[in-house]
Amino acid sequence: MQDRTYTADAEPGDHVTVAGWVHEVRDLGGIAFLILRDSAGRIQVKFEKDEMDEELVETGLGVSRESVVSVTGAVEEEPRAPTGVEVTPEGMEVVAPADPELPLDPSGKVDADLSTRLDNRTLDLRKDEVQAVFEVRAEILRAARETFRDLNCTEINTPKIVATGTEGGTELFPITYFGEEAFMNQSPQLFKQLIAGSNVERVFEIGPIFRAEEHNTPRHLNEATSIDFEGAFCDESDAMDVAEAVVRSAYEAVAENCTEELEALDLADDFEVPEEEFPRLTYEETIERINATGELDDQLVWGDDLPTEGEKALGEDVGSHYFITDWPSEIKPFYIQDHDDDEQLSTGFDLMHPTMELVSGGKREHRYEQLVDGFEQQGLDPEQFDYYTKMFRYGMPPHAGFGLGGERLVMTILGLENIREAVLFPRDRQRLSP
RNA sequence: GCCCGGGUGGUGUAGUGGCCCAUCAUACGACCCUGUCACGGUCGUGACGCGGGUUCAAAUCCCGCCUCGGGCGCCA
Repeated sequence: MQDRTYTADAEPGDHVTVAGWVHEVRDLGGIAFLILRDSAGRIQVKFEKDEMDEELVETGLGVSRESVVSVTGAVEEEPRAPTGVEVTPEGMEVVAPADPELPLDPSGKVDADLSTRLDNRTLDLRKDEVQAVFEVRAEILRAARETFRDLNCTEINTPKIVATGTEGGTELFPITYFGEEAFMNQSPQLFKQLIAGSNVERVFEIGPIFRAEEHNTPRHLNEATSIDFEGAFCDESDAMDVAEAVVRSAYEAVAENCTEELEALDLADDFEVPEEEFPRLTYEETIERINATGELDDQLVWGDDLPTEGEKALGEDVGSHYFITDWPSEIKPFYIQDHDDDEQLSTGFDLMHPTMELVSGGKREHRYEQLVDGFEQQGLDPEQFDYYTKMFRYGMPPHAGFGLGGERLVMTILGLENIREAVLFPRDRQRLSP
């Protein structure tokens, strides 16, 4: 349709063909208005019954909402029209009619449950505020890529069908691979390390991860997008700097390039880019501060993982993004290195949004002997991970990195209440289609 | 995995044993209306997730199933 004009580009004096969806028909009697919507916006088409071809009027007023139509006519300046211009049609074609009864209302007059919306995503995305989420998501991913590239990282893609998991076999989706047992990968962790250990040195990946946990919360998905970084000759502090830069650049990009989307989402007035540097709290300080809030029934002691309630209480207390560093070694995975001067303390860190965990990272164990010991301590068979561990015998530099939850980033930036809203076709405990 | 709460026209809801052959909005159908912009007006169509039970009487209470949402654990 090379002769098609976007609604936003129709100027007074033009003679155009506009094509899109019928948003609404308002029939006032002698005069009627059809609002046509496309990806660029909306335009009003005017039908005057006494002055126009009868068949044309019949087509215009007989069409159902959300049908796809193309309208050819003159664009005129019209202050009474919503956008200041109006099309007087000479011809109209119903390209694809829509059933009159819609499974949800794209004009937004009546709410729909999230599950109804997800079952009918195509119609749901016809709403400005829904489309805005995915425009913002695209911008966030673009900003992340650009930041990584500025930091001299190479984008990589690692396999999603794997022979072994990252941390064991409990939370993986099993599949059959030509008669052999295989799994959907839960993280690019091991692969990105192998590449950071080549002289590519600094890598990032934005790709899917799969987790078979049967959780049912507004912040978990079984298929999610992980934004991963791994850098040779980096320590945990360098990795934290990179994580902070990526998150900050996402906020900045949204503030700069998503003005319309923020308006559609009603966030334009109070959208803020984090200004202060993200504070870095040690695990020990963290549990002390959580205990001090008095929100928890039972006080946390050294070695406890942080309960959701504690994360939220601390988030309110801190009031911004923050890091938690120096976790007890025992609650971090085997590939995280311990501090040289205290083997009870790991170099692992989390980056927290006030409402939830966004990033998990750390300095990796690059010393072969310690790595193999770590496998054994976690009850894993190092032989199964031979493809991974053997590369640590051929010159593996110290390195560090992190994984950032892509949907959680989108969700926290936009204040979405459910992570499923940040994915077009979410996979969760009970949803496998569409 | 453990725990809690829901399922009522196409969509979103009201309803807590008889006032319910079920409320309201929107959508849909018909008619009226020449400047709407959530257009307005009149009339109309349309629903109690499935199966069993309790009761004179069930949308409402009980049991099972299906299904949706949430809390925790765990995590990104």
